[in-house]
Amino acid sequence: MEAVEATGSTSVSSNPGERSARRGHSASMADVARLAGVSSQTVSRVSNGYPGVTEETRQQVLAAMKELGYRPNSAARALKRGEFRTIGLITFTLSTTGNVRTIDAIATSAAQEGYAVTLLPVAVPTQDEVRGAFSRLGELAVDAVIVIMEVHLLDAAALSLPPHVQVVVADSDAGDRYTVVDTDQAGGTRDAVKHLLDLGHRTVWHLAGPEDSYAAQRRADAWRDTLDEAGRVPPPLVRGDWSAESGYRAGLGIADQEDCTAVFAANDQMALGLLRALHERGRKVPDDVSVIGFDDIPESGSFQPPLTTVHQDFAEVGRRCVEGVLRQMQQSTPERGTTLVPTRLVLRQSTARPPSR
Amino acid sequence: MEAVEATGSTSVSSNPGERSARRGHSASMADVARLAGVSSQTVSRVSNGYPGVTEETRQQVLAAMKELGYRPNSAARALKRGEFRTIGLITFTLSTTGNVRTIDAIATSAAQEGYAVTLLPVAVPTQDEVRGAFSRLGELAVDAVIVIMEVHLLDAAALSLPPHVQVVVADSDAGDRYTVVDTDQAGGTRDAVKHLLDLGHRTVWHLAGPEDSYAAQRRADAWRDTLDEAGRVPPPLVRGDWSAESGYRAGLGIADQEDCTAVFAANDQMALGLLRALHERGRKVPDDVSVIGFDDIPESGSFQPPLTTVHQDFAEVGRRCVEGVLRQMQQSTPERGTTLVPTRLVLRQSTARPPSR
DNA sequence: GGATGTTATGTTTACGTAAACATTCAGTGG
DNA sequence: CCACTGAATGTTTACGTAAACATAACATCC
Repeated sequence: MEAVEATGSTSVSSNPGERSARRGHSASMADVARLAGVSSQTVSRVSNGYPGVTEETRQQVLAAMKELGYRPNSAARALKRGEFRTIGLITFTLSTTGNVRTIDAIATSAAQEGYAVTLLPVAVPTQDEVRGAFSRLGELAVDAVIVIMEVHLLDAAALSLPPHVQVVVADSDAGDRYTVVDTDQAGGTRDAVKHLLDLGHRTVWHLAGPEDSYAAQRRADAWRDTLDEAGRVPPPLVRGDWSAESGYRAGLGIADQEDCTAVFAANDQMALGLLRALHERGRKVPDDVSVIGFDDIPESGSFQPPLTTVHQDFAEVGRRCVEGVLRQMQQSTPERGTTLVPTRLVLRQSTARPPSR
Repeated sequence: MEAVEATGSTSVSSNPGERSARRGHSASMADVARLAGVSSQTVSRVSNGYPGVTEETRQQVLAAMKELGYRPNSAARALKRGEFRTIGLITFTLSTTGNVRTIDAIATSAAQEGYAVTLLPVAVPTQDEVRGAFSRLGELAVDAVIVIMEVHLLDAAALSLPPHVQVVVADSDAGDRYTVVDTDQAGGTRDAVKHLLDLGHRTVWHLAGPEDSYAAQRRADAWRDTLDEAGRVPPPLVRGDWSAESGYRAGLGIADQEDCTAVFAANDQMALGLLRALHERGRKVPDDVSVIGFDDIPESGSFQPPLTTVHQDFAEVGRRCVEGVLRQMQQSTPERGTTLVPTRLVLRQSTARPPSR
């Protein structure tokens, strides 16, 4: 029965808010206006930094604000302005390497632009779940949406979006229907495979990600294309599920392939598992087998041996997502088209010339 | 010039919203009420599932809602009700292993309770930055705050929080001032160190996290205490910065210590670097040196060798954070005290009896 | 010196919702 | 059969803000 009373807080000594606020509700513009002896509109002007206020009046208002601990009520503001200055973020799980960093960048860029980011977790990656999330989102305080998700799950869902909410999709295709920002999967893959071919490997094996992943699909396609263009025969494709564990299991199989001298793993985690499998089977990396990854997770430099990999600029992806969403909001027209963020090959010690035999 | 027109969407065929909404603004209760031939209050009742509405009327209203694609305006709702049903989340970076998973769990639990989660990234971990974030937060649409952060950065900041906003702190101490949820750092450390001692190691080295980290500090303290209690002499403490790279550097030094047979690394990433350093220096794990980590990141089972480590239940931490915050909101009283989430020792292949010598 | 700006400020109103209060109407008991 | 109850519905109002529209005071120009 004393904790409820905590209104004045910092200014307890200097004659706090009186009955300014009824319960514990913070002071409103009207309260500030009363104390400063001006109209609430003037308070509004000061609050928003609008011109047409004497420096003197301004100071009085600011003083009153401070005295009462005034904070603009964002709900009222949003209601009046018709915008929330908030971006919704729809993902399955944050726990994928890329996602986190992208999200981090999104949150940071958004903050810089004065936008907040609201998380919209989707428990299970099914169309129904996604649709559910979207319709919940409809009544959510959100001006725009960034979706990090395979597009085929999105299709049905997007229909239930309120009309004025803009969308940007990361990590997917569908540039024909939405603004899409993605890492240049094909370019990165090409660099990786070419690097191995340039070293003298006859061909390159591929440890792919799960079939239902767009990124995995793209990387697999680009791998095959690059080999085709170079006139090499693609070995059978080996599948994992992104996890190090799956990389290990797949790696045990690959290790038995005598003729395999180079492997392109679709991500660093699987590369990690692969390294372990090769090590266990006595195939030396990079002397017997070269391994290259994708992502450049922070740990990859500490693998045994340090992993050559394709660096993804997740931060840039995040930034461009925000950029795209804000641009669409300004124009209040949806855009289409895909923005590709380039990758960079990071050379470490897991790739070398093939054994001379 | 065709993209702007996307209002009726799903119900294009069935005589859409007419001039119901002026521009592209979605329909309001008044619009629905008009169409259904009832008062807006009745619409409100249906919308909120309140009693006192005939099934017949209810159906009419629902039909009208569907027709117009009505979505409650959350800003107006928040303004009226005085709550946003949103929890703010303050962190530096999402990119720490633990943080992401905790945040994921927070978002999920919050969603289950009908709360949204708004991200509040703090660029640089300084008191000023944090204070800035808090005051921005003051005018943010947030009912409560979960802070994942060292408490010493929080101190000055919390003062600028609006009085009715409840706080829960994760991953820190300060149970005397806030509700705190944390992993049982001491318990996990104790288990790890005891496990090594039980195997027969004379003492255990510690590869600690950075000094400014509360978790690192706690783990280092518990390590020392456990050794003290067992009557063993703690070797000099070695510091890293959580990164695999720092673990590698520190590991090179540790590898030279002939008498070192067991190392407790404060996280799995550093353990990874340590493994690499030991490998390079020809010290076999676990034959020559046992290594144990902390966190149980998904990859740790694929290290060379698979890492014995202390599993943290980040999801549970997240869940309890939300629980705590909601409980405080209901009571509208802040609580104090710390909730510890237990850890679990995961035995893999990086620990063994010490070499017989 | 009066018409005309210009600047600082005040007043009214609307944003969409939901609580509080008002009304209507059908059924019930005395 | 009428006052009374209670359920269904309608009307009024307030939440806090800011745009739109006044007004007031004072400087400026011819």
